[in-house]
Amino acid sequence: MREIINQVEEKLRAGDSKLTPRREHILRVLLENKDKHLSAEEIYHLVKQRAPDVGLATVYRTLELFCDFDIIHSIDFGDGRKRYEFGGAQEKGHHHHHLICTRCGKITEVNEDLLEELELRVTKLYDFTIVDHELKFFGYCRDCTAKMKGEEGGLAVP
Amino acid sequence: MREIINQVEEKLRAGDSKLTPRREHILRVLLENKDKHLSAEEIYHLVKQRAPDVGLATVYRTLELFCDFDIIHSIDFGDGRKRYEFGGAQEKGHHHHHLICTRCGKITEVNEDLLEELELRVTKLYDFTIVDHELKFFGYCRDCTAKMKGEEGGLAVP
DNA sequence: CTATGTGCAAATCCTTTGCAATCCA
DNA sequence: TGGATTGCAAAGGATTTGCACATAG
Repeated sequence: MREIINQVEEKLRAGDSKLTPRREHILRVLLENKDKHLSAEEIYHLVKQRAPDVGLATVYRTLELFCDFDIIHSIDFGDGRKRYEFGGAQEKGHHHHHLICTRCGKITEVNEDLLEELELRVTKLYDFTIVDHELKFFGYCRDCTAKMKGEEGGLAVP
Repeated sequence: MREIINQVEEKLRAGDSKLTPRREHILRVLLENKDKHLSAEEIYHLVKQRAPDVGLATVYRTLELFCDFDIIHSIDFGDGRKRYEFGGAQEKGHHHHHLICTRCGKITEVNEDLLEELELRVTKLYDFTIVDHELKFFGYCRDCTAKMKGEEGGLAVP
């Protein structure tokens, strides 16, 4: 933890920015919730517990800063707000995918990539230089699949 | 074209909705711009050329309706607005991916799926019932890759 | 001292909603 | 006629911005 924070501090300093106390709080919240896919608002509330006078704008500005420095990256699960994950988009090997249950909203991470073949193909066929990718599966998680079996013969159409 | 419109009309009628003149205009714009990934606002302007008194709200409501009926589906390229493609999300075999150039914004479609293996794996390992997926590659298109080679030794960091 | 960071409130952008008018079966 | 559809304006929610103050090197 300490170590990661120091790395971030260095990274920021290299770009003429500082890891201020406010920003460190935000970073810590992100680090302590690596698995949570927090939104800006959620981060704001968590930070507020430690630094009650922080402003929402600062959270947004800091998140943007961290994204620019490739310290975090944002994902969009289609619910109208961005969510943030620690780890840069460009970092080699960080890739994982997301399973999004459209019934209960649960997000599960898939820690396999398996996209090399496809990437190779895209690179060749389209002359496209791939920097990052984002793969989301929409459907029903285990629990919801089970529950739905119990409700069989339900409603049709919208 | 005519045929597709009829199919849509039927689909809607089956769900107690109608293909009103307004909605047909919107549908036509979508059909005539299959490859364009239009936003609601863009659709609105195109429809306005034919039916000047259409309202933006109607466009939004119609798009939502079409999505509900799986006539179209929306995609999010991360630019803060939804975009719409003709064709339902659940339709078997419609799947294609998108290449998003983060320099010039160009969107290219990749008409290969190649995700079966991964889907199978996800289904088994996570007990997740996959209904749809969305895969986006971010990077640089051919033109931008070329242009960037000419600007070598450019600026670093943000 | 000067640049950077920050809180607050106002502004923006996309999208949704309330409501009265309109349309069509 | 009565429920569905629509336009307009207002509301909403997430994010950004302007500005004056605070802070740090």
